[in-house]
Amino acid sequence: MVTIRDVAKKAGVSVATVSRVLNNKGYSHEDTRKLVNEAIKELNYKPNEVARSLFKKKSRLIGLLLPDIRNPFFPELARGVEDEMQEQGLHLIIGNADEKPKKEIDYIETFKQNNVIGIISATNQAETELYEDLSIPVVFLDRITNNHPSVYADGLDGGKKAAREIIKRGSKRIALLRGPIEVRTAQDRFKGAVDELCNANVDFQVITSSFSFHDAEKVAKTLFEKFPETDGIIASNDLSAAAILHEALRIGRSIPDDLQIIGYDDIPLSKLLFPPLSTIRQPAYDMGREAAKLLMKIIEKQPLEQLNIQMPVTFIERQTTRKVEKND
Amino acid sequence: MVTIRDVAKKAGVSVATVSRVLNNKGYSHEDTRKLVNEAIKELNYKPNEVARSLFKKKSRLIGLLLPDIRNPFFPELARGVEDEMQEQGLHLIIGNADEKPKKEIDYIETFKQNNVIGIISATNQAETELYEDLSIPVVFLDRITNNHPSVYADGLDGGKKAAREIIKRGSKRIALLRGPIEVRTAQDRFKGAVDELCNANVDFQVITSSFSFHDAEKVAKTLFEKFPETDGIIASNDLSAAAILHEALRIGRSIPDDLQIIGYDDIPLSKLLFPPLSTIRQPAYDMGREAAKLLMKIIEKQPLEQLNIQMPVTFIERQTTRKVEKND
DNA sequence: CTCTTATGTGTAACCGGTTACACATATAGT
DNA sequence: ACTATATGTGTAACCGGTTACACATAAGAG
Repeated sequence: MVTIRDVAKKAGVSVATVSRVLNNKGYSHEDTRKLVNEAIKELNYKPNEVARSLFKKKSRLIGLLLPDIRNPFFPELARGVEDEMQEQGLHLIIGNADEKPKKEIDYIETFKQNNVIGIISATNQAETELYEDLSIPVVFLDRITNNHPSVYADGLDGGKKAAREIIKRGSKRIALLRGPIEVRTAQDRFKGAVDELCNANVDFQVITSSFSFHDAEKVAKTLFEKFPETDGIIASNDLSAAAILHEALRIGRSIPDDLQIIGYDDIPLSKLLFPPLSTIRQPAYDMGREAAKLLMKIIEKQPLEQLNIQMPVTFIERQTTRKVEKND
Repeated sequence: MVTIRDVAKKAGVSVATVSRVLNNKGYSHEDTRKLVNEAIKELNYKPNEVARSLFKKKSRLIGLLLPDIRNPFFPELARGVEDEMQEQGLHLIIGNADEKPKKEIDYIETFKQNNVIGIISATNQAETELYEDLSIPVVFLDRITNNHPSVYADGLDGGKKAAREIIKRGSKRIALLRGPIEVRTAQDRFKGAVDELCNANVDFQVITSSFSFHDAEKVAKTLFEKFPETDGIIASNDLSAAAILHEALRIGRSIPDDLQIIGYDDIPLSKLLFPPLSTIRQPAYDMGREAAKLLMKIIEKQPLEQLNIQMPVTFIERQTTRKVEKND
């Protein structure tokens, strides 16, 4: 392994000089710089991040904690975070907590032990305790907290939009899927939808479910058994929506004529479903980027205009909802 | 930050003793161990991985490089790798190369600089050059190489199975999707399918496409325009299959009566499509675990029974293929 | 009772960077 | 000519672990 001392010897200078050239810090003579850079190139020297990190107590790594890497929404967040970080010369340790608190704790510890410079957490635990007395900056992503920096989409509005759009298109007996209670964003979209539904002349049912694949299928089955007269479904995310769409078609419901479905998230696969899924789009990629930017600001101790960044959601009209009737 | 010296002071011993107790190495007296462990607990001491890594030139991190985190096949691999590693007390740096060689190079560098103890690479570059003179053990995953350890599924057999099953079920004019040429596993399944198709009394078309979402949609459109008489499609992966299924339904083809489709991978969403997608299953999670095990063996310099582990693939019969006619 | 071996512990060097500080020289200001 | 300041470089301490080695004591062998 080539070390800074090898470079120093080759260039005929001290390690301090090499370090200064390397980091553009302090003074260094033009000629020396050239000498050092040549030596670096010739030896193909790459500084050891670990040594650097040990002294500075700061690595160039960011910890990103996801609740469930299988849900396509999260990889999309990750891409946003990663692209932004890459531009800053930083890299990601992605941890998958698999919705298990133990794994989350483990990863936070790993992050600390490896001197990550900041953490972005998208897990779905209600408590932020784990993060309370961390000396590392943390940004919560797709998660709402009062006293911590966070980036999330406007769940209240999302829920409202979903309800409004499905009502506007004529559903009268609506099933509203409620995501896990501990996930605040899920509750927001739920509340938003409830608000709208209450104000409208429609009946509705609430069904609680988790966000996982497995649960989605079960819920879909029971939904149609218990509430066969349902003519509109507001799903808690696209995964459940896919499962419901699947089950609805299986039992011969006609979509969207007989039953409308609105998803939530707009994962890449949603438009490949048939019929393509109408959904409330969360700008996952951009949320990732924003979270990364926010974290960078905190790390660099720049003043923050806002601690919490709320991103807009949009209704993506595809074909699990009917065309709205023109009445103008 | 609590350091080993703090612990030593509190326990009234030297740092060497603390280190020995910590790692169960060398001798240490029962009483001393108790003392040290108490001090550790009281101070809530966690060893600094970075310092450890600097001296040992080995971290407890594994680098996992994925070509495209959005393709659900890869997160599934990642889960397998992660679960196995977790049991070994190791952690993952997941890098998303986004199919870009530059990112791949970058990540390999990051992995090196952070003293990862091993690398698992699932990228789709043909050349293994980048990995040639790395001093770090590398295992290739979902990738076939001759002179490097690797774990992959039996593409040849997968292709054959797909062809055989679709032929058995009566398709006569088959479109065969060929994945990216540089991806060896894609070529294998392609070749396997070609083999079978040639031996059968059917016509077939070859169409080349990438593995990405975007491409999948385009290919689906052109496929039906150029070859409207197609009555069976062997897709290069489930993503393309989903896109094709979608397009087929859009233009009013009846699945599976009029047109059969077989996917490849069996990603979690495949069974949520409608009709649920018949596909060739690659045991992604298990592949991940095997790759992790193999890497561990190499790291621990255990003898390897085999350098390359080939995993079996299975045909998952769902409903984009017809029931096979009983003729017994 | 002495010699060997096993057990237990501390000192200090080391890993590969960074940086405070000392020192030397050049340049500018008065 | 004489400071004051800017520029350029080297020495060595430091980050927080690990471990080779020295040393001390206890136990076992003959």
